[in-house]
Amino acid sequence: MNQIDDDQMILISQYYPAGIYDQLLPEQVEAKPRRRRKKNKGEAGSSGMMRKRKLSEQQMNLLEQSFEDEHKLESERKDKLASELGLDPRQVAVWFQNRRARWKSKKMEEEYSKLKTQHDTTVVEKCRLENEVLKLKDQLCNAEKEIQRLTECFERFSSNSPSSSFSMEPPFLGEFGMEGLENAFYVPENNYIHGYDWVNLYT
DNA sequence: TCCAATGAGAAGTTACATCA
DNA sequence: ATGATGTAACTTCTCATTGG
Repeated sequence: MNQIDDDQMILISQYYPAGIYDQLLPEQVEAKPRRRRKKNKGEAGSSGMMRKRKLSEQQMNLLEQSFEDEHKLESERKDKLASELGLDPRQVAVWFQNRRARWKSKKMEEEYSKLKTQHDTTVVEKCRLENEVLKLKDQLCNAEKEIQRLTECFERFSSNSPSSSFSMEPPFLGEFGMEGLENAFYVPENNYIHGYDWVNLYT
């Protein structure tokens, strides 16, 4: 695989004067500019320079079927396929390499689109939750204002009252002649009552 | 155990065929 | 004619295996 064939030698010799290439160290060889492949036009049939040709539908079907069975191609299977298809084993190997590359790229695309859908759904849900948090904060703010208002109201009232034993505990209701209304102040857990509804509890 | 040779595969590139 | 697209064939690199 890593041998340098005649065509490559010709190309290399175009970049390096005679004898120089032989003296180069491996790392120097690696640093050479990327070689351009020779054009094929008009050279069909010459060894190693077969003109590119499309595979027949039958060849394609058999290759596809074989790829479905197994993406990897062992040496024996490659030779068998090649003789069945009337192709060079090298062509079969190349076809499998390219097919694997196409398969992988398609898989990646599918995976990307799946992740993108998941991401989009998550972003929408995040927005919804952020909105809900804003609404709840707003409700909390109103509730606090209402509590503040009622507290002030109550303090004004108590400062005018002659009794000094006033307390915020439910029993104080007795002092307003509201015995038995304790349950009216019961607020179920996790059940918010809007500010003005508090007012209704007193009326 | 080391090392060079070899083969296979992945990734990236090039060139050709085909089609709009 | 020409630009876009698909794909066969290629290059380069890496890794595993094998034999001396």
